[in-house]
Amino acid sequence: MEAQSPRARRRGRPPKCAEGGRETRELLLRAGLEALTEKGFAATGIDEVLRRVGVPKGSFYHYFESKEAFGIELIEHYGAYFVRKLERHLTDESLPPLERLQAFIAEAQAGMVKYEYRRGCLIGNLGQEMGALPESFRARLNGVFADWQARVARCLSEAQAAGEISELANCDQLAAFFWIGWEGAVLRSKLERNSDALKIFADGFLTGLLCR
Amino acid sequence: MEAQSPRARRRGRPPKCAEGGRETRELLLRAGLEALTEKGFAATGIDEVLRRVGVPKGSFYHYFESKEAFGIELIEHYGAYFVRKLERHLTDESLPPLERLQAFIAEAQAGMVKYEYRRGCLIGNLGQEMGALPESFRARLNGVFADWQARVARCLSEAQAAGEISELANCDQLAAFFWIGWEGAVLRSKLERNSDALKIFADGFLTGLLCR
DNA sequence: GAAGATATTAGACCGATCGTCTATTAAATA
DNA sequence: TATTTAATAGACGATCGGTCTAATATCTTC
Repeated sequence: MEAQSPRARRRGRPPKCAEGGRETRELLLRAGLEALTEKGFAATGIDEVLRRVGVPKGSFYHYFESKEAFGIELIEHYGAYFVRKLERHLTDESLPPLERLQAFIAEAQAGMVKYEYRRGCLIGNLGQEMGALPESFRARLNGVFADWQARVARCLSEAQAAGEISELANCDQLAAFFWIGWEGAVLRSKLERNSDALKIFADGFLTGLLCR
Repeated sequence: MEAQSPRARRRGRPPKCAEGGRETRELLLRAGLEALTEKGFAATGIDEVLRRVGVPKGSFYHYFESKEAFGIELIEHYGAYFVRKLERHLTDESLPPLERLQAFIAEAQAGMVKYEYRRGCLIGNLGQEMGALPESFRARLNGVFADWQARVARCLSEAQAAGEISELANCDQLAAFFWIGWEGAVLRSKLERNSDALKIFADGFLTGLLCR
């Protein structure tokens, strides 16, 4: 007895290598991301995040000023992570522009399947919760959407230049349309626990692109 | 002193007419709807709902078995309320089918404006929160979507019969597409506090309808 | 119209959560 | 080695959410 978990019962700064490489701060962000994409901000407690990682509470407020600050950082973190994923596809010169977008959609779909439709989009989740969130979140969330949208718009412009879609199409508007609908599709997909909504939206969007 | 609020300090069943006509239960549902469309389920406390109506806590558990039961009832309540709104437009024989849908969209948009984009769609809100909600909610939420979707599909079929949209269109799929995207638009609209997303989605959807 | 039965309210209660604070100890520094 | 700094441990108070028990007005019935 007295054993407890390996970390328990021992206060103070831990041995350097005990962390196994990954920093505690990173672990907290990762666990927070998982929790928030599943359950949102309000429904996720700090304690729960800490428990997942096996870190005691005291540490949290060493790394983050407050839950709000933690949330803000998660938004940036996730936004940037998603931009990388997006750009990896959208700038893939080996494919024609429209197929790049399709490749991104396919990966995003696979991501939903991977977590059995339990996790959604952090930005969408928090947007829905906005009514109960610190106002400081609003601008960041909008900023992330604006960024994502601009990148899709650029890709659509390239599709236009390549003659894949009509000269008449308004790429900015179409990109906005894409993200509006995609977030809706993620939401439904999470609710129904299948890919139907993702497929229906992706199909409909691409069909709509071609006949303008 | 000793005055307090008119209701305070007096336990037991209150005088009959004190209610002013509206039943307490109705008031709770109404206030709950407001709160949940703004902030979601998890972020809304019973206390807060009660405070809005000026009813003490004890009453709540007389009318509802639990917060969960309250939520379920709100879903039904809201689902039915929305079906009435939807049907009022979709069965309006004085307009051609497609314009009926547009009329519904216009009213829904006006609703968002009316509450300054603070309130969203209860069903969408709860869907997003599903990860933190009682499983019992899932089936109900899906049921409501299925209902709404079937009604829009019927309207689209009528549009098809009237020659407003192509014979080739798959009305069920289009109706699904509509609700997927509309929920996304409401979310964005709430986040950005303007109608841009609603307009972009509605325009894009209708344009897409016509060129199939 | 008195005596239960029922509907409805008042608010105590317990547990969870948030953010803070102090104590403790490993590492870095000089 | 002595001192400072980084990081963790976990108790604590305040608040709040959800549930439950007690109290009381009205209804019912004879």
